[in-house]
Amino acid sequence: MSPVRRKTWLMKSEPSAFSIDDLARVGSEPWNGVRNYQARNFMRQMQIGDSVLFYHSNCPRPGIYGLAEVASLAYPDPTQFDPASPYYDPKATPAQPRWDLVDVRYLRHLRRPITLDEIRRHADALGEDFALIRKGSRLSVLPVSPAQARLLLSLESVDV
DNA sequence: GCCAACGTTGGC
DNA sequence: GCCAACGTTGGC
Repeated sequence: MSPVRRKTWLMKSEPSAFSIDDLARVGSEPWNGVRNYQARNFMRQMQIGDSVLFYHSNCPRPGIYGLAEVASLAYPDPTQFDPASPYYDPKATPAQPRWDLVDVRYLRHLRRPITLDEIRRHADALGEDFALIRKGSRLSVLPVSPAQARLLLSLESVDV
């Protein structure tokens, strides 16, 4: 039997809406509000126990701030059915849901944030397929290869 | 199927 | 707050 290989993903959140501190407080959180098909399809590929790099976007120091893990398989995002929610989608019905989410569980904060600026300095090693720093990419859920994850996490122990 | 208009993302 | 880049919508 081949061992289960945990995949790594990067998930963006605006800290003013939901930060790594918020995740630490609640422990586990349904990752609602993703309304992009590519991001949704990545969540559908996730397995319980996969690693998540928690990225803060649209803030003074964008970057990776913590580690989390996937705590559920993908299931319909309930906010799509709620007319009072900003994520309401009138074209979605419980019989025919359009958007999924996964639960994400807090693991730990990084010793220090790995900033976007620092990540960019390793663009060559990370490669063309790393969507986070691909020009114009706004994908909020994206896969991270084992080599990319190793590199990113190794930066944590580099003192600055 | 084309494409202009619009809304959103997210760095700066 | 600005704006480049992108995805979606809808008229035709």
